[in-house]
Amino acid sequence: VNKVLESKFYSRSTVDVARELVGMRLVRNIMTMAGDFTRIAGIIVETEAYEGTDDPASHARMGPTSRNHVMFGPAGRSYVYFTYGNHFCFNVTAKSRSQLAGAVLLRAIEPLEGTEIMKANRGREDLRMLASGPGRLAQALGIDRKLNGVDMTLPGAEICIEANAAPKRVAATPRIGITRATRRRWRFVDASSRFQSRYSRIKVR
DNA sequence: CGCTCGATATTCT
DNA sequence: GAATATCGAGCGA
Repeated sequence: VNKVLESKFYSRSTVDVARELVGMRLVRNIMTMAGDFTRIAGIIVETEAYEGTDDPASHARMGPTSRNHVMFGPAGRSYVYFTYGNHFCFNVTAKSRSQLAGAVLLRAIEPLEGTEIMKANRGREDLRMLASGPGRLAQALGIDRKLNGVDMTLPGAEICIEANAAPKRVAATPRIGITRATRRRWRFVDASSRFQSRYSRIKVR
């Protein structure tokens, strides 16, 4: 049985947590229409770190607001926001004691459990089209505003992350889709995975 | 494979 | 008004 990541794991530098989350297993516990619990899960292959007022690309750069306040709270909570008028993005808060705010955006997973549910949620069959991007990932796992602020360190939480072995090679690149602080290489990917978001394939030589 | 473009709600200036 | 931590379709090579 894999161990659910606890508060201690998330209570460290946002960038360190983002790097180490690559390879871990993201788990969504849902109730089926029949009334029993089942899992949707996959291996995290792509993340990005967003800090607080020191990070010009972060939602938290201007201080706490109604949207971003979870980023300023305890580590290990879900931070879900709506963007581009169409998509939800899913993050987990992560920060050391000295940081004011921080969260890790989960950008892609390799589907492993509950793939039929993911296919239904996405309206697609191809495994590589299920959760290879932050908006796709949220849709595949049935994540919306209702999951904002969930404590992901509690056993049986609606969403949590389980420990798993790290991949061989984690590449660091600039974050995707931002216009500020583009020189910081705070995006982390399993370079050998086939399930990265489509804007982000690393050229492997 | 890669590029461009339109959609669309919320937040920011 | 403008920008946005995006996606999918449509196009050309």
